[in-house]
Amino acid sequence: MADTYDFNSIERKWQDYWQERSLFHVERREDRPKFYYLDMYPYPSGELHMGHVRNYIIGDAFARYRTMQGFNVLHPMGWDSLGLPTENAAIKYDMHPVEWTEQCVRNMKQQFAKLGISYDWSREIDTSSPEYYGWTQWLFLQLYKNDLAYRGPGLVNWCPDCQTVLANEQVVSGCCERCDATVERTDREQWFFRITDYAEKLLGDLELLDGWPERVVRMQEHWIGKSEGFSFTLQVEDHDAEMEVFTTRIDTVYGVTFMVLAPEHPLVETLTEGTEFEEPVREFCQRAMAESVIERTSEETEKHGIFTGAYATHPLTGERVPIWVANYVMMDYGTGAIMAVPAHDQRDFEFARKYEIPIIPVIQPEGEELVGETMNESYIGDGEQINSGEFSGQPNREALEQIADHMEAEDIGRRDVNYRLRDWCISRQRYWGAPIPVIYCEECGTVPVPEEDLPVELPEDVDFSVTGNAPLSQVAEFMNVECPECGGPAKREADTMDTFVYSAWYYLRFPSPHEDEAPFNKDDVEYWLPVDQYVGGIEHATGHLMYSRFITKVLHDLGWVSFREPFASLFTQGMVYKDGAKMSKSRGNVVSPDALNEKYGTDTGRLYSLFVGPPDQDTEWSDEGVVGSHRFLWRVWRLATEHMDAWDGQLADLLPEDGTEAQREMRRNTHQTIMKVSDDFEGMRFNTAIAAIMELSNDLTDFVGSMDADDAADRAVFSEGVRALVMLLSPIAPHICDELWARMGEEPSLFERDWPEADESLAEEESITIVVQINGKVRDSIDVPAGTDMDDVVEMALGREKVAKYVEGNEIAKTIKVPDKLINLVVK
RNA sequence: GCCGGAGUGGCGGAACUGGCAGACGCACCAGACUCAAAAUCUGGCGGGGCUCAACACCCCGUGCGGGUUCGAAUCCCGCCUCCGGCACCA
Repeated sequence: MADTYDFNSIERKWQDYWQERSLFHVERREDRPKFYYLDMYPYPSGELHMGHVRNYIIGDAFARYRTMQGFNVLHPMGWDSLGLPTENAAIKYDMHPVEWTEQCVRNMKQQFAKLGISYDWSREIDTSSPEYYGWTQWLFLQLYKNDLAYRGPGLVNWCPDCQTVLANEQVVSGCCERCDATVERTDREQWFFRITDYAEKLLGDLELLDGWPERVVRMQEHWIGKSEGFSFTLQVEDHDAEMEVFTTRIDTVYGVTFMVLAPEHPLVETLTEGTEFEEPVREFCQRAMAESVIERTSEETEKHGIFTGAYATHPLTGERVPIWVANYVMMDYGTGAIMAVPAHDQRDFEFARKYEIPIIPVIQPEGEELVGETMNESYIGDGEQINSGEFSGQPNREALEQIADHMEAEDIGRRDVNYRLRDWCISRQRYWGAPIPVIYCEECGTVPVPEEDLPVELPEDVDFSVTGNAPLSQVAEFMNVECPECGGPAKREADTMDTFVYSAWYYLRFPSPHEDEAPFNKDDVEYWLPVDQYVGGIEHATGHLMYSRFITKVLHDLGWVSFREPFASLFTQGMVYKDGAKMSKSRGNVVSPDALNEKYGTDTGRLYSLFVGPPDQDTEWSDEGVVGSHRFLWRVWRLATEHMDAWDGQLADLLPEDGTEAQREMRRNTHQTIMKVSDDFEGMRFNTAIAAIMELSNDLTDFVGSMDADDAADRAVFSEGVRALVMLLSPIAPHICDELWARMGEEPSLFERDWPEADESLAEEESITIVVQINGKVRDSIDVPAGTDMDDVVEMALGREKVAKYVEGNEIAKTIKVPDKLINLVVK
């Protein structure tokens, strides 16, 4: 009687074995190709559930596969422990973030160990350690010195609950992505990274990213939001002022009947000051600005505005154009001011109708005659240019170019490009972050902290309960310093950096995590980077992934790295649902890996997580399905242990040269499965790889049922299949496979063995089933030796009763022959 | 509105560039083993028709309506529904 599958002790045993032998530790080596596999690192949280864990299982299966294939695989893990998410969690559980982080990291490491994940822990990174964030401060200084970091006023997103500003990327449908509070817009001095300087490179280099999912590329493209058009300046009548506008439709410039400023626009005050319009306009603006971001940007929101009393001069016609303020113009896109062409823009149209402003069509659609007074909606299509002076009478697209040429020649404006992307606001008025390494001196102004004084350490004893002001500003010992330049009294910057700054370069730290002379060792980075496969959630499409690309490009331009893109290939895993909702602690539908381990072992959880569906698609977790995966491991266990064979010498010597039909078929299945599984692993199609492994297991069960236990050839054929099965399954369920491997008398660990190679000649089919169709409907099938001439197959088919039935009395109009697949007889 | 993705049995999902739809697994049904149950093993399992029944055979079937093709889950056109992203973007 075979032993039982005691998964708990087996898993403990092999985890110890791997750890004792430091199996997962990697170093640079030139004799193998490198492969850098990176999972997005987590921030410390109380409990991992299977929804999170699936990501790491995908990564582990793939990293193990690549290792067995002979790659030198870097597979590291770290903690995104510094920043708002951690601080909020710590506050919630009434702990200091240091304590919270320590506790979570301890827990999570243990969970990873129990899952059997092959991380090289000698490379562990903790962003809240001064060694790490000191180099993040160094990074800040590099950007500062190169004019890519600046402090300036800006309309920023303010979360009233988190009491801090948020980057645009952290605002989701007008709400804080972390706490869901409605975000407010305020004017505050903040630190920014000039990511907009890199808009063009970030956009252009998207085409280098073949290994990225289409939708992520599209999302970034849209986020950058390039639009090409024309910018020009108008003089304001009776004021020493001018206003600049941007348009994509300069061909409609003769149709301008009013101008609009955003309520926040600084010109609003200038134009109305001391006039009868001052009071009502100010009142209007205050009301408009009080509207939340959501109300303000919804298309349903009624457009409203007010006349400022001022006029601009049309640059081409010289006509007086009234200047309005309206809620539908946004300060943070373009110049915060627009030229309004009601005849050819729906928003302007609605506004003009409401306030009885003239509508002048300047583009005539073919076969129609637009009249401003009777139009029901704006016309945004192409047509013939009219009412446009010398440019009338030609197609508007041509007129557009000519008007642009003309205005450029007259020095009224220029062809211009506008981006939706905003500079990256990186300062936070919160405690748990890296202090921005800047000192304010009364004499010298803003002084960067000298590099040799880094890190600027975050003091631990700080009251960080939510206040709205940077908690560090309360800590005198921290704030008061000598100016590094003049030695006079000075104060530190009290704001800290955003979480996303640390994660924008962590992948560069893993190759040399203990480097203390530089942020990273250049040679190590050149060896390992770019990341060959990066895996994480789609929610980082426009945040973290954009920031990381930006930082890499900056470091490239400053000569620190040779590559322009950090992640060659990106894989976005799907989310796990249970009972119809996304698995999450707050919904109470989580499946804990610990409970699963206890009951079925981690190999079962790993197997099921990969079998449940394609890893890049969302999926529904089923507790019954887990049982099925567990049963399969039991079947494999019995199959291998009940017919255990240890070999003296080489298995290959015992395999039959030719063998019986059953033997040939078994070997064919074995080798076909190796091919199929290898191919599926390559595309991370673990679900179909597992299905193929299950089929091989079923085939082996059939084979062993009719095999002659005394026949050496039969036993060898069977053993070949079982050995292949165990090897193919090992990246997915490594513990049981190492145990079976060792029991078969082979040398563990499979992690160090070579991935099996298929013998293609053995995998080849001997006989093939040809489908016979009549008029495209399947009527029969014929087994023939592989490679049979299709004309012969047609002959055979015509001789068959089933086929003759349909052909008889009809004419065969056409015969379609697909070699080794099918024939289709078209009869009339 | 724009950009992605998806829609296939009771369920999760297969079907690589058009070629036997439903692999693999779950659930379910029947049988074997058992005093019994669990576990395990064997078989069945899209819908309908024909048939005493089985084998066989026939028809229908991949969100809906068209089309291309000898042949469509797959390609094209027009819709519907769901999910994700962006959105008064000038």
